[in-house]
Amino acid sequence: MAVTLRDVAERAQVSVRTVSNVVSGYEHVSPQMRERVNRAIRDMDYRPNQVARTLRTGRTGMLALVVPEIDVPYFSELAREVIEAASEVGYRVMIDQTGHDHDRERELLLGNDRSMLFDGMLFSPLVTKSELLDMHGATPERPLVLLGEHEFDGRYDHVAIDNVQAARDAVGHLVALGRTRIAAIGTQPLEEYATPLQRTAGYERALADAGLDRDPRHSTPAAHYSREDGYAAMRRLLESTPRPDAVFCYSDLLAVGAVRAVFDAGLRVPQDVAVVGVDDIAEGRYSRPSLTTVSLDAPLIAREAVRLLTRRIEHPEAAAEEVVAPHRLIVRESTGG
Amino acid sequence: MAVTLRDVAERAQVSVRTVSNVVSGYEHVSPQMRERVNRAIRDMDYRPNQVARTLRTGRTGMLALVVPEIDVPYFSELAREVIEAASEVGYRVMIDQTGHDHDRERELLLGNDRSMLFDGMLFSPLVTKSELLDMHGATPERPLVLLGEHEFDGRYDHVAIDNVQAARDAVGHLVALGRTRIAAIGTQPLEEYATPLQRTAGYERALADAGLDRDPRHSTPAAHYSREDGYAAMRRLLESTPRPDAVFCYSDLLAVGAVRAVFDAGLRVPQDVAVVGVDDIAEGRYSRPSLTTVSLDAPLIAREAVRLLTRRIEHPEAAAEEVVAPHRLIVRESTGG
DNA sequence: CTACGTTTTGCACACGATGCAAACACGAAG
DNA sequence: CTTCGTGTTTGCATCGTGTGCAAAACGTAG
Repeated sequence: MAVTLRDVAERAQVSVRTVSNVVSGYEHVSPQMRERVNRAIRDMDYRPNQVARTLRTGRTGMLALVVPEIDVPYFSELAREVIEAASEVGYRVMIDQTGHDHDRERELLLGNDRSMLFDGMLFSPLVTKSELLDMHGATPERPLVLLGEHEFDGRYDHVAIDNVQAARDAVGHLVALGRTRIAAIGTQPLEEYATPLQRTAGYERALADAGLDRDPRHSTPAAHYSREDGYAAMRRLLESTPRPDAVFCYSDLLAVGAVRAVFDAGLRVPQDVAVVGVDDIAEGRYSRPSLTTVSLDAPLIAREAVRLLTRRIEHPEAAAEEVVAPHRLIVRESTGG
Repeated sequence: MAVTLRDVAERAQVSVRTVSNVVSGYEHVSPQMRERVNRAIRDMDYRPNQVARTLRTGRTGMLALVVPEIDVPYFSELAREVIEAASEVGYRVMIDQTGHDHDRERELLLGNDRSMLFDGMLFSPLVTKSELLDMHGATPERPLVLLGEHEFDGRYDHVAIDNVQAARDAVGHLVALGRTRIAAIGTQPLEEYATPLQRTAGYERALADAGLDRDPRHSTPAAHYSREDGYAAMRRLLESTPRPDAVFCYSDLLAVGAVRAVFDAGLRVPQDVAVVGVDDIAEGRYSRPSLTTVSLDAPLIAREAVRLLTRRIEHPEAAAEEVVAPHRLIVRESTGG
């Protein structure tokens, strides 16, 4: 059996209350008493039972991070930063995956509850239907911070990205290079997810700004933002005539797949097809060619997310806050940088 | 305040105990009573308090996964599989990072304790000093499963990799291609970690088997198994004479950096330098050239690790079990495949 | 010696659920 | 009609900590 407060008190010949006072740093404790208790604590290797403490105080010191898949580089890089940022303010992080499954997403959102083993949830949603959030989302009992979208009109704590502008920057760069047949990879075939909708809007806006026609066959769906989907999408694009001379991919992973498809078709990046992605994952810095991308500053997103969530936990009734994380275009070899 | 068992009991006009029986699926409950209680549960949206349950039962339903860095693809791919495997047997996973810091590693190992918010720990150690483990490691109070090494003589539950053989397979492949100046990237400069020592042993053994001389300048250290370190190490190797015509990298990430360095030096992979890695991360399947590697079967490692840990949690006194995960060489473009 | 402020203690209770064993109901067997 | 047994329901204690309150013990200054 583990050592308890009571055991320590017995050994140090003091009351349980005093031991508790020492452990929790109560100020009116004489130095010699503190020393005596601390010695007993060391001798017995006492460690407070986190579960009992949680039951009493209502705080677990744990945050939940929910992402589609942890092995997608953008999410694993984000997770790294979240764990570090949380650690700095005394929280640990449990991670769950939705696996692109709407039911699972709903289920996890439902499980965001102070009765669980975490104090609040960082949620990177696929489906951002407001009804779902309104039903099961943030209440004082369910601290929740949303990541990555940009359409919640101040009702939820939220670290957003200006997806429209990010897409415009990326496509604007391709335009500036003189490319005229600029395709997009990453629209969603059936469901209407916010991120791809916004990036599509930015893409179309940038084309319009440049006075370029939009060829509908150049807007290519990709279900999972994976290398596989990027590869398959690019193959389809390369079969279309006229062939695109540039591609805006909605994620770096799509771009990695697209680049590979271009070379497998006997063409070159950037000479025949320029490629730009979004996320600035480490992989894109060492790939050949290295990847031009829109960098999203994952460390900042993570820090802000943790800040918003801990604030929400401590002040359940505070007004919702929305942070828009900055982004910037990083030009590398895949567009001739 | 949240709805408790007591509230439900009051509403359903039964004892707290009966509600508990219904919730936990006790069999001797009459259908009408069950219905009555379930109705109250639905009406009040009751959800069991996981923390209180844990205090009473001693089970949190949470596992800890400790890795150096979660954004290293091998670990994020492993984490994905661990989370899935754990989920299948009713566990969730919290993740912590040691960040290559020995003190942090020791601290986390110390924190592996049933008083914490998890039931056991999956630990992927850098330092595998037996003394450390013997002091703070696995006891019935501290369920622990080690990942990735192969030198614990049956004292700990352990999912191992045959690192020596894996290295021999990789280097043997380079030998079979006719390469004669085969370098290695990934030895450890100062500390004596088990994994690199074993891979170095396999490397040297393979050279000896082939009757090739080992040039000490061709054994190149890399502190962190990162793309950066792989790049830097390869640059150093390319300056040596005679220049190596093949490189065995102790991780795919090192290999990615090494490949890039070869091309930046105006040479080609595999023509001038063949490159083989270890891990079989997704990145290597789409890189140019795609990466020959030793695949480690992360799903199997994860499943076995979770199986061992849950077994240890349920049977604290069981004999330690060691599983050796299989590996196989996958030949791709970086060695001419 | 008294008065007052500081430490320390004891006690009861709360947090929410569950293990244990006793109590209860009810039909069947004697 | 009692007894037994099976099946159902309940009361109580407990898991380990934290907290509020009141009182006791202690030390110091007046």
